[in-house]
Amino acid sequence: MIDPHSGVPSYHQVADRIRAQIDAGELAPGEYLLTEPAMEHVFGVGRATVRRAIDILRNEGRVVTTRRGTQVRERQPRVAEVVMGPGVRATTRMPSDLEKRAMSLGPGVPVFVVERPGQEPEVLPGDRVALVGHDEQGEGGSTSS
Amino acid sequence: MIDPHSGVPSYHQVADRIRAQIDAGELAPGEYLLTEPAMEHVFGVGRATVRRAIDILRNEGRVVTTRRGTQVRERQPRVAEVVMGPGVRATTRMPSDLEKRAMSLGPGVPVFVVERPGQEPEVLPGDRVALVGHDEQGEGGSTSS
DNA sequence: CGGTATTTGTCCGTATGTATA
DNA sequence: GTATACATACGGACAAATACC
Repeated sequence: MIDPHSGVPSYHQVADRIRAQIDAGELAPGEYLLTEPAMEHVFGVGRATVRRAIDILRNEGRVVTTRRGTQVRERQPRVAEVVMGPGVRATTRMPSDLEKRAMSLGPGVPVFVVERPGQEPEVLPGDRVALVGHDEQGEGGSTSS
Repeated sequence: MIDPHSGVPSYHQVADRIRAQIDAGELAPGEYLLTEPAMEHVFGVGRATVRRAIDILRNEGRVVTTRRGTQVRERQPRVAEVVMGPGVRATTRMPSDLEKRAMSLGPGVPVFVVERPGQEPEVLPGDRVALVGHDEQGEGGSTSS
């Protein structure tokens, strides 16, 4: 299954395998992956390798892990749209730890940074917000749920 | 220095310490952090803990690691602005592995997904692109360098 | 050009703690 | 109460890239 001497790191191969299963729909959103000990056995690798692989998928925002196990992340509905009025500028980056806690962001979830002229930059959760261009001379920046 | 019994995980404390140094400017962009063995000694923790801490900062996009060591990430200039015309919608997420390679994205760098009516979604590097609202009835979507 | 030292990368094993079922 | 499963943390070993002399 996993070849440690193929040039590609084992944890990478394991992550690729699981990612493929998710993309193929074999692992549906909400469904639990195998447990870590089970993966050790199935893939023939050590615990650290399994955990590293899961780490990758977590940092890609594709799975979430609780004490019960690791499950495929449910798609988050975008509950808010931010209108990009004239002069508004938006960038994206990963949140700091503080921001993560403040906005209850899962791992692997980036944030939007929206800058309006003469105002402090606003940091918004990247998994629940979408940015949209304004229609006409919109006032710019209203957050509609 | 690091208290393993404070409730906060050691790797977390180490990451916080380094992050604070970066934010305070004690570690300037481009500058190398201590080597991993040096950190082991300074913080009094094992290598796994040190590496885990650096992992966090990498996934936050704050440091980059090469075989020479780990250095504070240089600020990336935004070389492209995408105009958000009417009907244009943008979201953000972490890139897949393929996208990462295709766009030469470092770790901890998210992507923009820009959707225009009747077109395929466009994936843009989150560290070099900014989204801006259009002034008047802009054509929407021109990428100016 | 070659060799050595440094530094990170990969991988394994073990142990303990803690939340959940 | 017991068993399961993940979280944290330590340690060691070897490989591979890089820098320096």
